[in-house]
Amino acid sequence: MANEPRLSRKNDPEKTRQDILTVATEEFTTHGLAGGRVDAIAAKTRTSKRMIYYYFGSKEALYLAVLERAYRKIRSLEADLELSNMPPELALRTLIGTTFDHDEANPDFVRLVSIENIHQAAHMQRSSEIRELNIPIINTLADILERGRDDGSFRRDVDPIDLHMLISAFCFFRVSNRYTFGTIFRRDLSSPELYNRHKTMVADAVLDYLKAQP
Amino acid sequence: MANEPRLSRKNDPEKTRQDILTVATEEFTTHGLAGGRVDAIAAKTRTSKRMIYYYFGSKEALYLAVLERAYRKIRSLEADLELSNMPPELALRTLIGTTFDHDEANPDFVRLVSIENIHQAAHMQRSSEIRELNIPIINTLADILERGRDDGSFRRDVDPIDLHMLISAFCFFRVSNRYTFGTIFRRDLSSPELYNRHKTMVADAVLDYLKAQP
DNA sequence: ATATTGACACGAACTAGTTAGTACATTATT
DNA sequence: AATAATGTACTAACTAGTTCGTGTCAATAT
Repeated sequence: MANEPRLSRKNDPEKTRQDILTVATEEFTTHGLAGGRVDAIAAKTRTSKRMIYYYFGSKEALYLAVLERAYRKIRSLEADLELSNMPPELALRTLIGTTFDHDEANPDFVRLVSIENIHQAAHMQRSSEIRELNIPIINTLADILERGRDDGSFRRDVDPIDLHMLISAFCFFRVSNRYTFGTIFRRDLSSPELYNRHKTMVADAVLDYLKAQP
Repeated sequence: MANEPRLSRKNDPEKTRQDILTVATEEFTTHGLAGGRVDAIAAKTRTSKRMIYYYFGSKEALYLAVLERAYRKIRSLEADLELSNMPPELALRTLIGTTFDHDEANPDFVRLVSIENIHQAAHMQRSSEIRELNIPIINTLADILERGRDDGSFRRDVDPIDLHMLISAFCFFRVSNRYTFGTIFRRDLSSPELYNRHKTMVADAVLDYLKAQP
């Protein structure tokens, strides 16, 4: 597949679109929406600025396309973990580990979400695709919580969205605030040592909380 | 030295500086560094754009001044809680409540920190004032942890900076990600109901974690 | 087989509006 | 008088978006 023998294939719209989106993602995640330069994106692309406007219409629309693509990617990754067969405690530990690793592995996504929050989620709200995004993790959590209460392993009665927030907050913060936190406390938050310690810590903290006597 | 303001006082550099900083804080926290407009700041100030450059030299320097002022403010608030006389568990609950309320009450600070992280803490690193900022909360936490281990109320051995991160992450995330999280899960994260529930939740989760058998 | 056509894909150079920063003059304070 | 503080009006550079033109491909006509 390395060499396409056909010389004549030059137009490749889908590839061009994806190329623009990839470059734009990097530009926006490193400079923000206002700080990102369309000319800089054009220069790093195999194509031209004209094409950016041809395919996406405006800088904001391009940013939104970047955001939607990022959310589409996480949604596709989130499904199929087969947690419903596991005992509740193991299922939850697995889910927390997955969330932790997801944020760790996708700093671009974390940064885009941070940028969206600075803009008060204005673009996300205008996107029906993202707004109607139904995060399946909530149903999974609700199921785990219910089973855990039923079999007596969880004694606390917690709202699944609150629980998701408790988990997400730590995993997200570790990545989103890596630079300021690292600077102030002189810590490299991307070191393997801290990765392991923190991953264990969130899981333990959440499980201890759910198991404790209210 | 507290002088009564002179009648003929018209030049008031310090007031002008503070006025500019206040307006600039609002501009940068709502639009980011690149998105914030010097002209917009000048228009909302009692003074002119000329004065912004007279006092601060450049847009970036103004932004840094805003950031430094924000950090100076939190440092001054952080001290004197007189936690060392309280029993460890109560001391920690008080400290967590204070952190929680601080982030809740200072969304501007939270937003500035988010913005700094998008810029990879570049400005903070150039500021010796912020870089050398020694967050006293770590010593307080270390003291509480030691006392808690000594009197047997805490069974886990936790690094104070890790603990600070665990606490901060939740308190910060609630504010920093208010918009995207609120949009996706259709929740108003600034409602009094959630304020109470979440404040109790972090404290319980952290305490349960420290008290649990490792 | 080859020419024609039209919709799509693409590029270089340009434009209109914006934005950070400045020159120069003026007023206030000591 | 000397210096600090301030206002007006500007400019040089930048930046989002556009104009106008060329190249590609496949279907149809000749």
